[in-house]
Amino acid sequence: MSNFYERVYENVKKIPKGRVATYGTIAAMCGNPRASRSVGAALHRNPSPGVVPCHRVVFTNGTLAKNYAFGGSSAQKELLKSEGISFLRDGRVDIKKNVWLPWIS
DNA sequence: GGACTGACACTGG
DNA sequence: ACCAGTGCCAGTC
Repeated sequence: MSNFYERVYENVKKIPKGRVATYGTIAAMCGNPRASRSVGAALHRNPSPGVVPCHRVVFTNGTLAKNYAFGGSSAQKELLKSEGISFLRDGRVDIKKNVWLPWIS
């Protein structure tokens, strides 16, 4: 059951389109800002395709997960670009402009 | 109940 | 600005 994981999925679902959130943020929403690791594990375990936009979850530095469960960071990057997310020349997300703050939304 | 693992985050060099 | 090491949490074996 893992109530914690379900909570993570719910939080990720709340991420608005065209915006990204960091693992730390999701963990904070879940109640444990330090559980960022468990958040990533949850997404990799049960991505719930079409239900949980796991592609909107990125690192605090704007980098993408190399082991993305769907098609690698490449697919994730494309998805984000489709949502209108700005990318830097380095290939990482412009976290500075696209990061979503739940308490601000 | 104990130990290992993982899509992270932070600090230091 | 980049790489390496350490800490945290929850889950699974």
